[in-house]
Amino acid sequence: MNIIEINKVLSNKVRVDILDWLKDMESNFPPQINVPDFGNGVCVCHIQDKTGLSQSTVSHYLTMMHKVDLIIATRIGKWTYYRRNEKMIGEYIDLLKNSL
Amino acid sequence: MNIIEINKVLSNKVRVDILDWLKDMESNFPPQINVPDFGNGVCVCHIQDKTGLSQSTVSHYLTMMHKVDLIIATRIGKWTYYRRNEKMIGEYIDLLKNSL
DNA sequence: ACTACATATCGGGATATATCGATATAATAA
DNA sequence: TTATTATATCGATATATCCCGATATGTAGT
Repeated sequence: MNIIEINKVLSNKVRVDILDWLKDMESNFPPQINVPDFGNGVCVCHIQDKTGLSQSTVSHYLTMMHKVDLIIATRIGKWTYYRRNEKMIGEYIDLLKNSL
Repeated sequence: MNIIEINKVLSNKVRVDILDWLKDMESNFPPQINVPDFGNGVCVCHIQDKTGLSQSTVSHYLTMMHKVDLIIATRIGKWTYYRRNEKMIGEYIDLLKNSL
């Protein structure tokens, strides 16, 4: 885990917002396409709608967040579902608490 | 307190290192100039020496860190001494814990 | 006032990030 | 196979950050 790289990812309001929205997927996003519930996360298109940014930008943001393990990706059919990686987020906060 | 702005400041290894060095000023820096102890912090020149970066860059970094209240500045004579703002650092971690 | 020194600010070139539209890839449907 | 759809990647431009040297500001000593 690289704190500096995670901090870079968290230096953008939209990316922090996405992480926050994923805390309560049921209230922040419409019902899923193709899957019965939010067990695997939220698809990119719904996250895109909520941000108002372009598809490529949101995909890029999610890829960044995934690269530093803040979120988990699951591909089902045409869709990629993203959800929070609570273990990693917790470890990041603990490490920050100790190293800061 | 703006989490995004603080995260930007903490997206650079040198700035995070400075914050870390200031946790134990006695072991990380030579004796102070002009003041008997580290009560007011460490002067810019000693921080500059330890980073190996230019004076202007280090001054700029310290100003950034000061603007988001991660450190406290005290001017004594020609020198500016910087020390950690433990209250703010603690509040930042708490806010991060709740908002992330 | 003049000099010396510590720090802050300015201006700039190199590098990185933000964000878009266009294109590629991958999966499904017809 | 072809068309459609979801997502990822590419290429480009605008903006921001990194980091320097030069200059300005503030303080103290002579």
